[in-house]
Amino acid sequence: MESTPLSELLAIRRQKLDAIRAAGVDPFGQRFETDGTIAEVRAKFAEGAALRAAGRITAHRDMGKSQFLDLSDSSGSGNLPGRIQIFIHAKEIGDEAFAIFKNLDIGDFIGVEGEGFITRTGEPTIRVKNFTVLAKSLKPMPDKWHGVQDTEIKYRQRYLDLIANPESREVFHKRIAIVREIRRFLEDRGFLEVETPMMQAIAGGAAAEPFKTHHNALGMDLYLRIAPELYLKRLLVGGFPKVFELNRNFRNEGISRRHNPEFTMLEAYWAFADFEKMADLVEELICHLAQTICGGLKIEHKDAEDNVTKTINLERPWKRARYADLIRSVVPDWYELSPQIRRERAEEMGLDVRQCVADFEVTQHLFEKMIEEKTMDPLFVTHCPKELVPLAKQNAEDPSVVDVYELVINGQEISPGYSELNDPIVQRQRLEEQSGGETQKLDGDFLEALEYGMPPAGGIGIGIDRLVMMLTGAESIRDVLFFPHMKPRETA
RNA sequence: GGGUUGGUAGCUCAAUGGUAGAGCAGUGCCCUUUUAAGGCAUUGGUUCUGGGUUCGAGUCCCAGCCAACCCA
Repeated sequence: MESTPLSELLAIRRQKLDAIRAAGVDPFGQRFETDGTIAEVRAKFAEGAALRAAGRITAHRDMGKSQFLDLSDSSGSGNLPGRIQIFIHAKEIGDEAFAIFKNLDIGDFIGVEGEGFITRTGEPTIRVKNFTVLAKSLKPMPDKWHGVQDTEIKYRQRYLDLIANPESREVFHKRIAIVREIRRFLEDRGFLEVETPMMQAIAGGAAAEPFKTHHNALGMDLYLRIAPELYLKRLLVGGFPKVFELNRNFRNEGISRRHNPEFTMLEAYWAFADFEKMADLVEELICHLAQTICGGLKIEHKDAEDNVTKTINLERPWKRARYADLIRSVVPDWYELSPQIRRERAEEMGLDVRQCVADFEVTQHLFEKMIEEKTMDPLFVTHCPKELVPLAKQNAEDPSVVDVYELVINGQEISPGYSELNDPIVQRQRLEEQSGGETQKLDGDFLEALEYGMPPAGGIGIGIDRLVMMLTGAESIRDVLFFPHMKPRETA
């Protein structure tokens, strides 16, 4: 159903499509055997070698009888780009094929077979003997030099961003490598990857607004999980000593530079360990990722002009400091002040604490603004107030704090780690306090599981999106998600 | 939710309230080793949408949509 006439550019591409069909060639081809991805073809490249490659035409340099084109895919890395030059000449492919070739455009997928040679300018090139049309592109590609600049197009039509912007491809290749390397790291240490429910009758394990859905056959509402924690702990009860889950969580809250409604979280639990052992594990893991994927422990973030805007130093050992000591480093007598005076002092420092109801929230706001946001290099904040963390063990000497760390890097909370609370009676009390009497939010099945005995354990979470931001220098979570959430738009 | 900025050709961007332009892409011609190829010529516009002010609006005003950033 096309009521409006196609623009001239689209009409010309349709005409070429028809011309290819009229010549008896299917413009949307079939299986094509290649010598691998284009990076792999480049690795095999030798003068005189027979080569087969397939990819998208990304550049065309028309020299009259000699035609040079670039064939690309996203396989490139380092000194083996996902791009190879091909040379097409009527004498090599014949007049009939050359007439088909005239109907190709930048953006089309083709397969070629030919022979390797080096041009006068030293470029490895395939001298094409035969080519096959694999997919005609009916829409023009983005600007070859500037790529896609429009953030809306980058996010809504990520494929165009990936085609046109190598720096975006690089970020996503790093993300893929980070996730793969995390799995390998944990599996090497005996952790088992498990899958637990994403649809839960009670959305527990964190304090966040869940997405609601409905199961028709059961006639009941369900929630998309905000955390897998309570199910992973059931596995500790079930006797699995080392488990992890690396998958999506969903939170029905604001969208920002640092928040997407669905985000990827790693949670890992280690029976008989504690939060300090987990901190060591996380420190080792993140340094391993930086060294294997980012080339070292100094991570540079750059702006659009390639100027270094900040440097994050991951050199070990990472600093560890108690929450209360950090607060005292900002306001030495903070803990001697009354709640009312604390509010006043916070406001004097330019903080807006109107949203903070309880006293501990005022302190937490001070922490976030004056410490967390200013911390670039890794800092384990330990012994946080117990009100902030209802699922962790209270400290033996000071029951007002819990045996936890919050790892802050790049001004953001990257990873929490706990000595997990395994006393079912205390756990019930703490959850009841947190729910403020809304007992329907209590996960009774989880509490029952604890009553059968959960081993003391260390647990961690790592926000994978924020970790990738830190390691790749992305300033927005949207730059590390293939398809960040966007409001729907009328489509053509 | 509040504030700021932006939305112009397929893409990247211009345009004191006074005839909507450039580069790339496209089209045509020239060129047998180019690589942001080059040269000559040329096509292409509901200026996000809807109102308003004005002799005249891409530009000013109002409302809306979408996006980015900041704040909560």
